[in-house]
Amino acid sequence: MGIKRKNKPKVVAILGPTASGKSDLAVNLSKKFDGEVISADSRQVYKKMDIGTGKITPEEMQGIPHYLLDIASPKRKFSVAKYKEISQKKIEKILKKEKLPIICGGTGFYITALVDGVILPEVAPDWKLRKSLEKENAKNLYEKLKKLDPKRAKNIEKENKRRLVRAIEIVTKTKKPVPKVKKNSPYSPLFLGIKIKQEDLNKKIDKRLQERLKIGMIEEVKKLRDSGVSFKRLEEFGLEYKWIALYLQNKISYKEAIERLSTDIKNFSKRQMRWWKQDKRINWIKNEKEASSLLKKFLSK
RNA sequence: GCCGCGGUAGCUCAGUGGUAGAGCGCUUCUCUGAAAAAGAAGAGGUCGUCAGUUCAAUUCUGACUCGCGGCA
Repeated sequence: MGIKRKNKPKVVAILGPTASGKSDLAVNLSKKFDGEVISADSRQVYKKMDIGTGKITPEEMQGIPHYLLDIASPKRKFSVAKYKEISQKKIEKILKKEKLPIICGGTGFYITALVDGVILPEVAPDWKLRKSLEKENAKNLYEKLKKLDPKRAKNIEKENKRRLVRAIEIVTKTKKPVPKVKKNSPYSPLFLGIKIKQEDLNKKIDKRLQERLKIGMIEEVKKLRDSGVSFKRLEEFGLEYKWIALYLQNKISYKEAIERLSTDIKNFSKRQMRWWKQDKRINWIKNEKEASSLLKKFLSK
């Protein structure tokens, strides 16, 4: 474009599937390169959801500051927009201290929204409106959207009620069609992706699941329920929270819960990888050494 | 040994005289304030084996075989 612009601040993004060792890598790189960690995990933002989300413990942080953990109540709904807003502010602070922001987490959408500066329509969720819209079937919602915003209707998934509802919500609130997705990244990012053979990852997942059960994962879900988080809400969190909630309600056996949970986590890990599959910017690394040398080069540029 | 029930997709099972479906799993894909969410597409079967009836059998009949339950 020929516009002269200032250098964008450098940030690092560590991504990869669950159980791949992202948190450890983030801490170690932080120690080496004077960084601070911004978590990018849609479940670790919630308080009291520790074991099931694999949240890093204070000891494991080894004195490295971590942000975007424990910032929301599990009773309330968090969102990408909130994530983006808060995490951007934290990054500003870290940069002011002349430290390196290291974004690390398993929620691809969050990382993309933050690092690529995805501009989302400024329409907060209207839960009343959503609830009433959700009563209608997908076909009706689609027809409705078609009338309101034919362009958006053209490339939306006809069967996806959640998306249809959101699109209608945006149009009715702004009285304008749904804007095209725009990105405006304020950063210059280095993407480090951890890739592990699915077979090996599956073993790790099962091992970790057993470990979590041992240290009180069931108890954690029970406590959440006792503190007023509904079973419905717990089921919506997915994975650990969903399957254990179903077990606690006696809807399924313990054995079934663990089996289904195991395959669900493995599926989830595949989905996480799929998010980044087409992204050519990602440096897929095998170990910390590779990560270190890439980062060193990146910072010296 | 006898009686009964069953053998259909990787698993659990529907189903029909004109060569088959579901759920789950598996593979692939989408992603505009719920993203561990929400949604889409696809690949899998010589319907236990052999024979009979029939224009036609996975479906009816018989034998065999394997599994489960009961009686001896």
